[in-house]
Amino acid sequence: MTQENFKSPLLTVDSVLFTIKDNSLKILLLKRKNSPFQNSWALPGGFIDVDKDGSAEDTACRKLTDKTGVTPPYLEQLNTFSSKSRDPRGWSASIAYFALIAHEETNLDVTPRNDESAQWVDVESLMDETANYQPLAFDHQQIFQFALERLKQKALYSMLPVFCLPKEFTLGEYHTLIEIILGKSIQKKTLYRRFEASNMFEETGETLATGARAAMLYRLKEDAELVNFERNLG
Amino acid sequence: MTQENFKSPLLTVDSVLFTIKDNSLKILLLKRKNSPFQNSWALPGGFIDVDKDGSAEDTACRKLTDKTGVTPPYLEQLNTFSSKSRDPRGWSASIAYFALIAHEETNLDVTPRNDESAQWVDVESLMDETANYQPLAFDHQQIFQFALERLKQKALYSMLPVFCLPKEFTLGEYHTLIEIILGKSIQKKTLYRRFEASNMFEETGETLATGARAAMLYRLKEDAELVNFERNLG
DNA sequence: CAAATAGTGTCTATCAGACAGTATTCG
DNA sequence: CGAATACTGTCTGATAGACACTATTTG
Repeated sequence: MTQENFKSPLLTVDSVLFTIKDNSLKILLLKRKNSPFQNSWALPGGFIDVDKDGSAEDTACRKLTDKTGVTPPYLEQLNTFSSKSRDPRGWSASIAYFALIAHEETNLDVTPRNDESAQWVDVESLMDETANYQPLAFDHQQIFQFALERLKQKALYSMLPVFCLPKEFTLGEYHTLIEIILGKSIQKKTLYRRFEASNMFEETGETLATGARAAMLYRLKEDAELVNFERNLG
Repeated sequence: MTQENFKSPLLTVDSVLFTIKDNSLKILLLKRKNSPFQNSWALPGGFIDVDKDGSAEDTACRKLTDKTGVTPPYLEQLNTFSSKSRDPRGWSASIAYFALIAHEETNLDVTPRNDESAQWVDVESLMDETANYQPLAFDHQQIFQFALERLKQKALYSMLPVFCLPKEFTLGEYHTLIEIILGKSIQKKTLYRRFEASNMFEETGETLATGARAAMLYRLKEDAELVNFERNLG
């Protein structure tokens, strides 16, 4: 029995790219130009190009770089969503990726597109069924929710969310970020302890003043490995 | 731009099915009957049948049920492995699943196949490069190692490994299982505390005697949900 | 009673949570 | 100096690790 006996499913790649902007968590959405789901908002992604892409991760990276102008500092595979009904064109599978970036590092701020084809969309507005709500294309709502759960889970036991922040950032910014992701308040002391224990960061020597006492700026160490902790936050 | 512009990658499903047998952790391997990798050992899996399978999980389940006679009590998606080079027939992706079962519940013990086409293979022997070692087909070694890491990780913070045990089991059996998976000794007390705290199990009323004092037998409660703990083991 | 296996009591170590205290900067 | 923001000291509470203790069964 060989693959010639089988109709081939469609295979695509989609990514959920998170950032923190204007004190809220957002993901990148694109307006679809083509059928199916023409003019609906959708996750960045598309078909694998077997000539260009060595792997599905290459496809994810290529699509994200196309849209943002930069390669996200964090990208991991999320899950593959497959079914006979998720795409009206037939049996299909989408290999979904989960990525983080600082919006300041992308070109989406400096060149806001006139046609509004790409937007950072507030995660809260996507969760709120009662809002002025347009459903996302395909099963992208489900993929987004899966990604959000993963981000929340990892925020409990790793330093991963720092990849939503720009290259230089303060402990206060990190604290705010974690509280936004988890949707509840977390003791500063707890985060500061973990931040130090991770040994992933170094002081830049610069400080950032926003009102009163200036906060120390930190950056990732060159050789930093992402640290996981043995316990979860509350 | 539509999918007609793209050559379609091959899409398969493969599963890593773990069990505990003869005091060691084993996975199910099948001897390939066809090219490529004819006569090599491989993970159970194959092409998606878009007529039979509603989703990739259906494919995984169908293949495992074919081989073992039963549906595994635990099945989750692991990761999708894709590249232009993992299959000599061309660009391919395999959606890999991770499953657990008690070998006693399968028909592989009662009807050992004469042709030796299906075998429980010791995980240690697969890790040991120096042993009389035949490489697995495709990138199945890599998939297996990914699955083993996941199992070890989940053993640290959840009760998941119980699905390697038969429907009725003792705390001693659970203790032995965890020590085999983690490859190190764990305090009985710690596991017993978690076992109780999980509230997932109930006494059967029966006991099992193997030498001296008889051990209480436990089974999963009907409505039991898999519990995750806030801290990792050692 | 000795040996073997099952299961418990209890102390310590670690780290998250709570929260008050000190430090720095601006007006 | 007071207000605002940044950061630290230190106590409490929860739970994993260590390990000695008790319980049950067989011979």
